[in-house]
Amino acid sequence: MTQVVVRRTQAERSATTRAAVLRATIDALVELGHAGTTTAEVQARAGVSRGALTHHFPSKAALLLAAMDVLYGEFSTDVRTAAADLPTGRARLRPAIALIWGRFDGPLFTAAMELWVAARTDPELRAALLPYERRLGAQLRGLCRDVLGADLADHPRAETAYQLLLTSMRGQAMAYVLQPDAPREGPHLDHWYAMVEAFA
Amino acid sequence: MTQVVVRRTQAERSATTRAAVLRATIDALVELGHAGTTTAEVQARAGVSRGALTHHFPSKAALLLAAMDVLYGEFSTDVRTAAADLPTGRARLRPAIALIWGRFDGPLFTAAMELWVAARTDPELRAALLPYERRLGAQLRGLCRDVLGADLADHPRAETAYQLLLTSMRGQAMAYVLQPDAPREGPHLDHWYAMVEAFA
DNA sequence: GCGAACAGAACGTCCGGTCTGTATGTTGCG
DNA sequence: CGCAACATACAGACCGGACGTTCTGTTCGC
Repeated sequence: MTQVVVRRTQAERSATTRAAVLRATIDALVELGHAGTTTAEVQARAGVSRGALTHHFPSKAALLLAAMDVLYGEFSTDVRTAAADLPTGRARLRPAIALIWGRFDGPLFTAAMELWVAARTDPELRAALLPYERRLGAQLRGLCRDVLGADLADHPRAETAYQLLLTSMRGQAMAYVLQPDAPREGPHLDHWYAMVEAFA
Repeated sequence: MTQVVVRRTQAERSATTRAAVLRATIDALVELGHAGTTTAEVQARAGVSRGALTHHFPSKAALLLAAMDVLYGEFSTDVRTAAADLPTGRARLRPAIALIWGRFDGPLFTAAMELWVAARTDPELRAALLPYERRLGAQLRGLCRDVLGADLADHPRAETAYQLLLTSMRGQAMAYVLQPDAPREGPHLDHWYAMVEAFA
């Protein structure tokens, strides 16, 4: 019965528990919503004590802001790496639309939406959320430009296609939120494809 | 100092307080969100006692369900009366789109969205919300059919236009939720108009 | 030893639900 | 018609639980 003492630096210890807590927070947001994401729930999911949680995040607001940071961070890396392996030319369009839709269809969007709605009536959260949302909007616009082709991006009607595409995807994602088990094989991709083609 | 005793029937008394409570509930949903809509807040806004509230709505769930009922009821009457005074022919299209957008741009949508998101992680609320949402969807589809013209409605690409229009409007309304004071004079109406025309 | 990482008890607040008591309509019976 | 019995509308105190925060004590790396 030799107790193996794993010796870790303070920075390592801090980083692991911090990451575990933030992961637990995001998971709780997805599964239980903003109302169900209590500090007790987070600490239970992360397997840390009350003291550990409050040590890293002195208030719940700090916790949510930090979670928001990693949330949008993951969004950004997803967006950046997404456009890497795509075909070129006209064949690019269809998988590209599916790829952008992938940014909206998943737990990350769900968690972000919970924070989004909560931020409406929480000034502190709202003030913190707006710049992130602005940055993400710019990134998505860049992704669309890359993905839909530069020729399309400079077309005057491209702005119409871009706005319609993103707002429609957000609206569709909202609809799916209430029906998490509904089949995702709807005709949306066809509709978006037809729309973008019509405006190209 | 003659005390004028306004003699009201039980039904009248019941109806007025019930209406006041439900109105206060919807207002609180809009101004404070689902989390801020506490029973104490509602009774304060409605100017009723705790007893009065619990007498009419034995649980908070019952209160929210009843509020949801009047909420979707107002939506429905709005939709029905909306299509009444519209021009005919081609001139119908532009004001029609603005009219449909009017269903999404306002406090009613905000309150419904709060319930919508809360319903995601609240099985009881979710079960109650789904049929309402289905009915509203059917009504909006009927409104679009009336408003975009029967010729358009039978066009095979009309389904695409319809889906894009409603999802895009929902997505745009979500974006405005975080910026309640932003100018509503964006180019969305032009985009939607162009899209519907392209698919007609 | 000194500070950071963590553990866990304790506290004050708020919220939803319940309970008892009172006033005001409504109804049935003579 | 008149009054008693009843039902409904409302008032407000009370309770148990949950939540976020604060506090004190302990371990561990430097």
